[in-house]
Amino acid sequence: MTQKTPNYITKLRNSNLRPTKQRIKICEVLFNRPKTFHFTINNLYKLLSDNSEKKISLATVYNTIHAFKKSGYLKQVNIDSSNNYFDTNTSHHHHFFDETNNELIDLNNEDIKKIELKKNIPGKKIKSVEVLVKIVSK
Amino acid sequence: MTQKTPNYITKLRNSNLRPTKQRIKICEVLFNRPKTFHFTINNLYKLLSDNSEKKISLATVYNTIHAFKKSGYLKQVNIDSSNNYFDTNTSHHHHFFDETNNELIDLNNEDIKKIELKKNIPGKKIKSVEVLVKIVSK
DNA sequence: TTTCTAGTTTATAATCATTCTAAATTAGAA
DNA sequence: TTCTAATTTAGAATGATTATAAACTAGAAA
Ligand SMILES: [Mn+2]
Ligand SMILES: [Mn+2]
Ligand SMILES: [Zn+2]
Ligand SMILES: [Zn+2]
Repeated sequence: MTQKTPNYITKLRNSNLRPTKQRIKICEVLFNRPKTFHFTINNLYKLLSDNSEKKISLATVYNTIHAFKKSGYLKQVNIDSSNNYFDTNTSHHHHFFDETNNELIDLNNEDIKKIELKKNIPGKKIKSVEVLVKIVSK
Repeated sequence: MTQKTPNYITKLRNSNLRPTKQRIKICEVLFNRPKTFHFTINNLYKLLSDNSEKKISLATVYNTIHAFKKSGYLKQVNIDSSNNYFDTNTSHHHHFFDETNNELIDLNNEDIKKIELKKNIPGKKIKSVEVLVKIVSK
């Protein structure tokens, strides 16, 4: 939290995003962490409310998250119609989704044997392969 | 289309669902097919409108599809926030999603090597493992 | 430093899929 | 045929997301 802010300013500038107070605050909340962060817009909005005296509007949270996704700082992970997550881990990886507490857990490439498809669709190319493992408490 | 309807009546009765005109018509549209059918509520609603003189209300389509899912006649397949599908293939299988025409294609168990996880989460048990392969036209 | 403008934020409205509500209809047991 | 619970239905409500358009601001240029 000491000399992190300048990095975010550079990072934002590099993506043609003006380093506004709001975007820097959101960067701090999202990226100033030891590990991957999985969140919903609502999660983040509440976190920001707690974390700041001046509130950031919900519209700005949506705008910023979409801008960050577009710039490649976030991935989107759709679990089902009522659970839309974002992920600070932008490398190729898969997920556990714990239905007991609605928590996403990374399943990195080394945690899963390579997916091998024996079927291919003529005229089509593969854009992505994602595995979602749903879990619950025993 | 000749002596199919009685089967649906029995099928519905077996699940404690009264065989109403609407449910039978929906069964015919969904299950009277040579192969798996993937559809959205909207797809189905339009299909039913074309297929019948008397219209079935959207509320009934939702009610019926959820009842059929609950009874195990349908599976739900969530692609992303704007694409919610249902599937008449209720066996365990995976999917291609063709982003070019928003079409789901089955990827049966024999079309993919078994998914082997090297990571497990203590205290949790696996509910499901699903693979989604997104494709586009070359 | 001041001016200027495009980019950004914001409150609020609009959208859209889905669910809810409650009144009318219907299946089917009695 | 009667009766009741199940079902259907139109329309309202909800909730997440996106759009709108006015106010604000970053930062380039003067
Ligand atoms: Mn969300
Ligand atoms: Mn749908
Ligand atoms: Zn992740
Ligand atoms: Zn399928």
